[in-house]
Parts: sequence; C-alpha cells; structure tokens
Amino acid sequence: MTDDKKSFSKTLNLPQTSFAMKANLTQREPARRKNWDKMDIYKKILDTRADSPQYILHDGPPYANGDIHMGHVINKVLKDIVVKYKTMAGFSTPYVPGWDCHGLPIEAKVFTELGEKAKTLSKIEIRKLCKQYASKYVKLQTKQFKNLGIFGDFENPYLTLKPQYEAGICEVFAELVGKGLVYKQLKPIHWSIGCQTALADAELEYEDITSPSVFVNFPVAKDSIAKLKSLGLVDDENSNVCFMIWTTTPWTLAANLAIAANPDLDYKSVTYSQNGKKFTSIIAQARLEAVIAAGKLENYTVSKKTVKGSDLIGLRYCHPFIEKNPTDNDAWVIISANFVTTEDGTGLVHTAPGHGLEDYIAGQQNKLAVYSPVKDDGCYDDTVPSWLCGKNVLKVDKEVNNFLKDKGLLFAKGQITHSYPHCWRSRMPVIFRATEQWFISVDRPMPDGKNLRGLALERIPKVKWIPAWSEKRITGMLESRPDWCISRQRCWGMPIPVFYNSEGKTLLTKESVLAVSRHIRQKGSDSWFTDSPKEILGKEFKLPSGFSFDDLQKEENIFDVWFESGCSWYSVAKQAGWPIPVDLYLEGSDQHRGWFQLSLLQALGAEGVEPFKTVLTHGFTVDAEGRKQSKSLGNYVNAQEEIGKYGSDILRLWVASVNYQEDMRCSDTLIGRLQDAYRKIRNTIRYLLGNISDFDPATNGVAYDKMFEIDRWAVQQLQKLIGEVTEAYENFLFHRVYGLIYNFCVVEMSSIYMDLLKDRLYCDGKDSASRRSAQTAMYKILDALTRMLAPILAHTAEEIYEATPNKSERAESVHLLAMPKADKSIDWKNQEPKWEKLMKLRDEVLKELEGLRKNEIIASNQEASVTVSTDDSDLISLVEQFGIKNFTALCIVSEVKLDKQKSEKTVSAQKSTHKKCQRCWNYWPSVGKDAENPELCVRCAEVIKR
RNA sequence: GGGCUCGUAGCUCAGUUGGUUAGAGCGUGCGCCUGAUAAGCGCAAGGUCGGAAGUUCGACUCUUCCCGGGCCCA
Repeated sequence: MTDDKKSFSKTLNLPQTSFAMKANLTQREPARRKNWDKMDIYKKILDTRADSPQYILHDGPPYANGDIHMGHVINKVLKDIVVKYKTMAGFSTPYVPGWDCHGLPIEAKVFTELGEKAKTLSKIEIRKLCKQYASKYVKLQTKQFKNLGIFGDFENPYLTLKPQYEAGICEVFAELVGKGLVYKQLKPIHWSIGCQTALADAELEYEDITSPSVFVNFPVAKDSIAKLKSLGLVDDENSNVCFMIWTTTPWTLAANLAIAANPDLDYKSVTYSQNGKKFTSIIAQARLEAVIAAGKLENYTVSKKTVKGSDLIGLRYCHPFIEKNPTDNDAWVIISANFVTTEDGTGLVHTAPGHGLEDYIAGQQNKLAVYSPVKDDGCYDDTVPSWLCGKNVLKVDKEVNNFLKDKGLLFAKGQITHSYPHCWRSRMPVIFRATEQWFISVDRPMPDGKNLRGLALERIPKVKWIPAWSEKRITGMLESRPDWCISRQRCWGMPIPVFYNSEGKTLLTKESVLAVSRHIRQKGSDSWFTDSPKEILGKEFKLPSGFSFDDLQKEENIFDVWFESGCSWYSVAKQAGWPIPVDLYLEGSDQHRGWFQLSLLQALGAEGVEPFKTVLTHGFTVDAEGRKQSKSLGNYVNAQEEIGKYGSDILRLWVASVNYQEDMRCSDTLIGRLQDAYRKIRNTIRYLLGNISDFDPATNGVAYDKMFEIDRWAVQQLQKLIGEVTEAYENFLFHRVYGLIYNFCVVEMSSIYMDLLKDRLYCDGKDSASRRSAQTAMYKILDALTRMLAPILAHTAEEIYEATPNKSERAESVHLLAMPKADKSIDWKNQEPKWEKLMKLRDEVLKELEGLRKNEIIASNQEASVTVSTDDSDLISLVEQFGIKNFTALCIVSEVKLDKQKSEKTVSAQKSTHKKCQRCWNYWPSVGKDAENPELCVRCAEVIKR
C-alpha cells in the first residue's frame, strides 16, 4: 500500500519552489542589502522615475548621538513605507536623510570625555572634537538605518554642520533680520546652571521635585499703614502690618522688586499673634481659610472690611532683608497684575522681574528694573546682602527661610511636590534668570503689517494635519508661545553673525548677515572663530557709518539648534530645488513644539510660505502595560537587539501593524508575535509560488470570463483587496494595509481558496483548463500581493520577486515596479451577497462535519457526504447556479445533495458510501469505474493515462 | 495645575449619521490531516466596549464627572 501511495504521489503536480519556508531573516537580509547597495538601488529608482511627478517627504534630522532606538525605528520605517509606496504609486520620491549635528548634548559629551583637560582647549579645538563625535554617530546611525532596509541618499545626507547648510541658516536669519523680527534683550529665560547656558523649551524635561512652600510677611511702609487704616483694614497701630506673599523659590526673594495684586480680587486683613508678636497681614479673601490653616492659627480676627486689589496698588512695603533698593528704578511697591489668582498662595504675588516671565512682563508694565543678581554659575553677585553673596541659589532656600524666621517674618513653612523644569543634559533644576539674549519676535509687525504668530495661525488651516487633532494642538501652542530665544552661550554650533564695536553698537543688517553667509559657505562656521571680521565680511563690504573693521568684535553666542534644524526647508529642500511647501513632514507628536512649529515660523518669516503641505505625526512607544519606556524602569526595548534577534522585516511589519497615531505598546514579546503573522504571510506566498512553477501567464493564462467560478471569486476578492489597500496606503493607514493583507492571507487564501484548490492543482492534468484557471488566479494574487507588501516587507518582497517564475514584468527589483491597480471591469461588489450566502452555507457544513469528526465517523472532510435540506428557493437556485459540484469542491467533501422538500433548513452529513480514490483521496462515485485502474476515480484514471 | 490625546476580548485591530443577541484575525483550549509538513484545516471558550451619572423609546457611539495612560507645557 505504501508503495502505491508513493507511486501515485509521483503522478501529482505537487508544489515546487526555491522560496524557503524558513525565513532566516537575520542571515538573508544583509546579503539582500548588499545587493541593493551594489546595484545602487536608490539611484536606480530615481533614474527610472526621472520623468515622474515628484513627491517630497522631507526628513526631520535626528540628533547625531547614540544608537538608534525604537522611536527612530518607527519614524524612519514609517517614512520609508511612505517613500516606497509613493515610488511604486508612480512618483519620483527623493529621500535625503539628515542629521542634527550641533548642540549641547554633543558638546556636553565631549566635555565629559575630556574632563579637566577641556579647560585647556580653545573653542576651535573643542569644535573639532565635537565634529568628530557627531560624524561618528552619523556614520553609525547611517548603518543602522540602512539595516532597516531604508532607501535614501545615504551617500549625501544633509548635515547641519556642512558649510552649505550653515550658509542656509545665515540666509534665513538674514531674511528675518531684514523683516525686523530679531532683537536682543535682557529677559528672564530658562538657565541651566549645570551647563551654564540658556535653554530652549525643547531642552527642558519636567520632573517631580519637592520645594519649600513659604508664606512670608513683608512689612508695610509707614505711610502706607495709614492708608490701610483709612481703608479699614488696620485698626491697631501697634500691630506689625504686613503684606503676605507665598513662594516656592525663597532664593528669588533677594531679587524682589514688587508685590502683585489682582485689582479685581477682594482682600482682607487677618490679625493674630505669632511668637509673642502681633501681626496684621493683608491677603486675598479667598485665601483666608488656606492661610489660616497653613499658619495653624487658633486665635485670630478677620477684618470686617473688604477692599479691592485696586485699592492696594501703589502702596509701599519694606523688603524683609534688603535695606536699600538695588536698582535705579522704583521698587517695593504693590503693582497690578491680572495673572494673580486665588488658586494657591495668598493672592499677593512676590514679583522678581529678573527671575520669572510673568514677573518680567508685570515689571515692564510698571517700569521696574530687570534685576537679576545671579551670575552664570548660579551664584549671587555682590549686590545682595553679604550673607548671601557668592552662594549658589539652589542651595540657599533654607538659609533664607531661617533668616526670615529669625526676623519673625516667616509666617508658615511647608513642602510642596510639583513637576519642575530640569536641564535635559545636566539633569539639574533650571532657574529663571534675566540675561542678554537674542530673540525672534512672534508679535512684532513685519513690513507687510502682519506678525509671525498671526501669519502662522492664518496658514495652519492651509496645511493638512494628520491626525486632524494635530491642527488643534499646534494652533494652541502657537497662540500661547512666547518670543523665541535663539541664542546659546556655547561653542558647538552656528555662530550668530553679529558684530559690535567698542562703543557697544551692534552691526546686524540683512546685508551684513548675507556677507557672513558668503564666507561661511566657502569656509564653514569654524572660520567665524579663526578669521577676522574683515575677512568674514569681505574687504568689499560697506560698513555702516560709525563702524570700522579695526573696531569690530564678533558675537560669541551661537544659535539654538532648533533654529538650525528649522532652516532645513531652506538649507535642504530649497537648495535641492524642491518646491516649497514640500509634500510631507512626518515626525513624532513632540515636534508640534519643535521642528514643525519652528520650521513653520522660519519659513513664514523668511519666505512668507509654510514649508509643508501635509504634516503627519506619530505617537510614542510605551511598554506592554502602556507606560512610558525608560532605561531606569527596565521596560526599555533595545531596537538593535530586536533587529538582531528577529530581522528587519519583522520590525517593519510590527511598525506597519500598529496604529501609530496613538501610543504604541512595545515589548520583545509583542514584536516577537509578529513572527507568527510573518510566517503566515510567507507560507501563503510560498504556496502560491509553489503552485505556479510550471505556469507562464503569457502562454498559460486563462481569460477572466473563461475562468472557474471559484477562481473568479478569488480574483474578485483580490480586486476588493487592492482597492482597500490602495485607499489605506493613500491615507497613511498602514495598520489597515497590514490587517487587510494579513486577513486576506489567513481567511480568503489559506483557509478557503488554497485549501479547496489542492484537488484541482495536484490531481487534475498539468495543462488542464481547470488547473490553468486556478493558476491564473494565483499568479494574479501573487503578483499583486508581492507589490502591495513591498513597502512594508522590503526584503521579503524582493525575495519573493526573485523566486517568482515567468515574471510578466521583469525588473531588477520589486521596488522598481508599480502598485497593482484594481481592475474596474471586475464587479466584485455585485457578486458579494451571493458569495456571502454560499460561504455561510459552507460554514454550516463545516460545523456539521465537526460533529461527525468528534464521533469518529469521519476523519477528513473528503470522507463526508452532505445533504442540505431546504425549501428556500433563493438558496436552492443559488447553489444550483453555482453548481453542486463547485459547492462540493468549496467544502472539500465527497458529495453534496440538495433536498428541496423539507421546510426547515438543515444541514446533515454522513460518511460517504463511496470508495476512496487512491490517488486523489476523494470518496467519489466514479471510483472503480475505470477498468484499468479500479482503485482510482475516473478523473484520476484519465489523468494518469496521458 | 493647563492644552491636546488615548482607554472595545490575553494581543493587534473593525465597529457607518446613536438602532435588534458588539465583530475579525492572532493567541489559548480541544480535535483533524500528514501530498504547503518546524506546515495545513476545523470547532470552542474569551468582552457589564476604563468607571459613574445624565440626555434618549434606545448609548461602544452624545454630555458631565471620575479613574488610568501618553505627548507638550506651567
């Protein structure tokens, strides 16, 4: 018997393919990439698309530091899917990757590596080391990105440290200068004591810290006590009359210049005894309860009289520990400010214009000085009382509190835990400190009368934001953003091209900046540090009156790195000749504050046009429980390890499978699960490949209307799939693409079509019409699947394409092909209801068979004989039109009988009474009818006779 | 604390303008096949749609509040 089996199995057309079942991605992918490199796939693709319309995805530059992580993987793979899809959709899609090379993280790293030695090196020497450091990581990340199967111009990436890029920065800056948007001002900014520099918003990280929470009494000046008395808030002159403030930063009290009250709030006084002294403190009525609780007061009286904050404006007080006003302007007065609320504190706000943004604004309105007695290193200068002089402000809170306590002015003290900005590099809490900084104004009118903020808000709706809420987000951010502080007190970056003369006059005009730009374009930004102003500006440059080359000092500040990357639309896109706006920016949602917003501001300021047509944002990876990933929590997924373990296509498939618009849960297990999906897709393809090995669509193909009904169904399903996949790709819904293709492989192909096809493919004649019909459908499906998968499974699709015999379209790479288009002449929609009914009936049959199997009446479906009983004439005619034989094949059973008499619909099954054909294993009535081959069915007998 | 946002089976996703017992695939369990074989097929069990209240004849879908995430900010 065994021998017979073997001999018949040789007469079958079993699948044959070189396409291995086992993927072996980690071994196979590198070879494939090498091949791509060898044929210079990126250039080849662009060459073949030379005459096509362009689609520009402009890359946002990652920071040239460290190994790539899952965030990079998501971002770059998404971009690559877009680029590969758009290429196959018929566009010319240049992709120039870039890197952000300047900035504090690299400089800080270099300083750490140098240790003490750093102090002995010149700026130019430090910059050289920084450049080496950045270049090293550009190289490393290039390799890691390419390992993901990403195509792009990795030979000529854009780097923010390249002279032509730097020149672009200058040119954009020149435009902004020309429009009057650039100014220098003493202003409180986030200052990192650890790094001794100003920080951009994007360089801050918020962490929870515990701060002191103190209520301090500021003694009211004598004249003002009389005023308070007349207002009815004070009746005992022997009481210590005070304005009570609340603060979480006692160190800023040394810079106090005013107390702010809200003119519309109600204020009262509370009289009490503390440490044997009698006090009358003025506070907001709404805060009475909280303050009394904070001071644990038991005996106290609250004034009957209530006054408005506006009644307090102009009253004076004495600073609790400074005798003499340290500024040239007025100070120590109650000022009016609307931002004062009753959410916390006392309703009277300690105001230090040199150490807070709101304080600064209030100070400007009230002509207070910008007093900031803190040096770069975070220590007080010598304008403060001697007991504070030279001390680090982050360490004196306790001392200040004790001092106040000794003077009896510390009403209450507690602790508060709140999130507070920290320097992203030094991890130290930042302070607000007034320094001279350069700003881009978002509110000053440009020559056309509009301001940047207004213009941006006007243009935002012109951009397509995906997802839609992204527009709301950036709008909200722009509405509330302050002027942009663009200067940094470091050396690794593009110098701000400004000169000063010895009188302190500033040389900054559009022309002067453009002159510098010309020099930088030739010699790079290092030349700012090595060359003289005359060399930099050029001998020919006409200095404005009052300036001479001999008396020019170069600005020492450099640009915020965000200013540099925000110029990429100009330094990269425009200089490459791409039209602005480009088609797409695609980054994480944090870039609403970063790159998206700052690119928008610069492009609008310099060019008057937004830099992008569409902005697509993705979320962040979180761990399996949905929590933030961090190295310290140990829930961090190492991208390099994952790639090494599973291969790039698994990572790519994972990226495609998740909805990137939300947080993406990510863990080794979660990524590992994609292997199962990958295998299913791979095996589906492998089956298709194996069964078309002897098929050439050009000579063996069957016309659609001549195909078998079931094959037409498969082709119809394919048209539906192509339509839906195309729509999903067009809308950047890659997880839909994945889901559609995967489900198609699992359900339509593996479970239904490929299973029922086995009989025809294996057992019918090699060149029979039935087999060729099936192969025609399979070939179409294989071809379309390969193309639709190519943007996602970049490597595997190539492998499939390579293994495809008798290709209808020969190309050097699958990535040079076009996306499949749905055949509009095939109307799958009208056919769908019919098929749904048939498939439902099939389900009922299968369920019935399961019962037989449980009772061990049958093992395989082929042993079963099915009877469908119904008087439903629609169903009867549906099955009869489809053909009982076809329906039998659809269920892979021995036979199906229709019993049209019964009124109640039932499906019954029993073991077939027929004999089993030893070749095709079907229990068919014709088994034994052929005299020469009594163990075979007639079909098989005829096939083996040929 | 504020802005934006998310929360449907163990996992990844569907759920049209609110309308009958909330779907799919995977995974799991149980079985079958051994001519896709470190494959293939079938059946089954899994969800009070984050929670509570409200609007409505009717809410996974609308409103409010709460809980828990994420990004950005103060």
